[in-house]
Amino acid sequence: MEKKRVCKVCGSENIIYNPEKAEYVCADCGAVLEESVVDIGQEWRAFSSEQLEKRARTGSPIKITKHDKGLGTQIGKGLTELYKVKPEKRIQYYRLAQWSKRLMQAKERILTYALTELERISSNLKLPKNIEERVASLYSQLIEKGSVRGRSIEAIISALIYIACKEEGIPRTFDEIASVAGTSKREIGRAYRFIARQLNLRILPIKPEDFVNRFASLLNLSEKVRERALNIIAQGRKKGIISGKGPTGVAAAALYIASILENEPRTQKEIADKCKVTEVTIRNRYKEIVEGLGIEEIVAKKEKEIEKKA
DNA sequence: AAGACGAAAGTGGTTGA
DNA sequence: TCAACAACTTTCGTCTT
Repeated sequence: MEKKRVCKVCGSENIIYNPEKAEYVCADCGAVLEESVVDIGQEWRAFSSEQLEKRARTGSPIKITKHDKGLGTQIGKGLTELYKVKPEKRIQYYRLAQWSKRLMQAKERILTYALTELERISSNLKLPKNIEERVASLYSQLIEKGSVRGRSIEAIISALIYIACKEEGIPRTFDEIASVAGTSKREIGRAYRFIARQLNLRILPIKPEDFVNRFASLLNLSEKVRERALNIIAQGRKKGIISGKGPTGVAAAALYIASILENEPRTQKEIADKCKVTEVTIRNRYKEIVEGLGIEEIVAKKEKEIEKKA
């Protein structure tokens, strides 16, 4: 008998086994549940910017392009420093020290705010903790570079969440993030492109497969339907009918078809609502896939069977 | 009345000259 | 930088059960 597993992050009982990586994954939020799995992320959590600074044992790599080689220093921390300077230069030095202090305080405030914002969005979206850590780490990298000035913190954090989720293979859409982040999809998109350039991240397109787990769980569809949908997408890719299409639309349509084939039908509307795509898009993808794979008759037959039962 | 279908017009983003 | 373009959405009327 299989042990009942509950997600530690969101409490969902919807746990799937991923044989490829030999780990259990929550279908709702994507959290990895096995302790035996080696975690290559940081083992600490930053609750404040102070902790973030203290606990981070490494900074970002030193680059010549940085104004201060990445090793920021505050000028004149204590009074003792002041007396090392020639008397006639003291006033000037004092002013410099004040400026330096203010700059540090500003950085500090921003970091604290950014981290609470991150915490808020993350818990709203039920994201696993490793995502939060990754975002915090990326954000501090950006701060070091001094490249977040004059940009909305919400947008930057949102974009980092988008990036981290994508890296983990549990992507969220701009829309999903925007709905809880207090910024527009547009802003997040702009921040995303900017950050990708800053951090030299390669931008890979999202795979429809990555959405299948979450959508299937949202729709209360069984394991069978999930696998069937993945299969449909794989076949569709071979035929070259899904490239260039929106990944959420493809995932939604694949689940629609799979739900019919596995006798667990869902209406287009139901799927459209949960997957945040329109019925029209589902229909378009549905048509393309069914025709592309040459399974029109099989699907039509199944649909009739289902109607009879009803 | 509910669900599926698809035409037409509009939106936001990418691409290529 | 701008226009063409594909994907997707919104809206709405039609058909079927």
